[in-house]
Amino acid sequence: MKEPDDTLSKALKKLREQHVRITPQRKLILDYLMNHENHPPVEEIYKELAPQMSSLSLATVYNTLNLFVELGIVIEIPNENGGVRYDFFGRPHYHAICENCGKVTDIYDPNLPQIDGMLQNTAKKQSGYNFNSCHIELYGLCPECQAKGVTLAS
Amino acid sequence: MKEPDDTLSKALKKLREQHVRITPQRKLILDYLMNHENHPPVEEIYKELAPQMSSLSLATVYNTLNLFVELGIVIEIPNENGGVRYDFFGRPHYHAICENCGKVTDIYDPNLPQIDGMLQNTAKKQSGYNFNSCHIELYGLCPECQAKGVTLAS
DNA sequence: CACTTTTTTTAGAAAAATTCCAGAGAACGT
DNA sequence: ACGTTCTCTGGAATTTTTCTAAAAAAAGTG
Repeated sequence: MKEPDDTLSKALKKLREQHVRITPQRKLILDYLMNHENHPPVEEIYKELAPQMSSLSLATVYNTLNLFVELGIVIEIPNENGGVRYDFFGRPHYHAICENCGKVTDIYDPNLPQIDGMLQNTAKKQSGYNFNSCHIELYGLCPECQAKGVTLAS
Repeated sequence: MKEPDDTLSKALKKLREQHVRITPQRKLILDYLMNHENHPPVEEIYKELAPQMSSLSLATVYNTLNLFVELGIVIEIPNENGGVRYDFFGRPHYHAICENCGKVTDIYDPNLPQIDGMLQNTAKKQSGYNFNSCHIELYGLCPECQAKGVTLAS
């Protein structure tokens, strides 16, 4: 599912608005995240992009991802083994995560805004927080692992 | 909010059912997690418990936490800086996380089972996964940080 | 209760992940 | 185009997590 052509420019505009400089490295990483549904970990992003920009430093990938997360352009998804995967968060969605193979699948739910509202409402009453984003992960078995006959401990 | 006295024995029973051996180390860590609302990271658990059991090894804390997560007794909460915090998951709840100070507050919502059902329903139709648990995190500013006048980039 | 088997713990070493740093380079407003 | 300011690089340093082999300790057996 390739993102529409203007998704990148929209994201870049957001960067400019925040007075964040647009560098080739940032563009490259953003573009990669936008056009891959694989929810890659840091190391994979680095390995994929290093050939395209031979000077790219691993430290830059870390810096850039942390920056994008702070800006809310990208979110982190917890990984089966404590690691972190990265996900371009253009449209709100949540995640189905396979507890066996670790695959992450995006779920686009028309009811999400409403559910989000209910959650924030209760949480605000109970805790006094002011919210601005919501992450949801559902854990289970993907169809492929089900077919393999995998079952889980719990 | 101290957990009722039998919460520990219930959890221990669950361990036995899974044929997981009950060791003093596991009891200690479980007890600590149950009776602290601070959602501690690994290092903090180790530092707190080391004085109580001088032989306790950091590796054991890692092993034990990973075990508890696999068994579904404990869940991981993503931390502001990529780290992980641990949370005893006795009763289903979700989390309000402060983007400024990193505090994690538990939210007990009577509608959670219903919301959970809606999410799983849509997600199952769209992805074919079979689910068995659901994690929700709301990100925002806690009352204290609001009072301090903190505002966020995004 | 003593014995056996199997699992767990320990401690330190090893590996992996992430951050730090100082100098070189590049973006952007003027 | 210039100068200021922010960013990138590469390697070292730090932090986090896992691994390993030997010792200790659970649970099962009769």
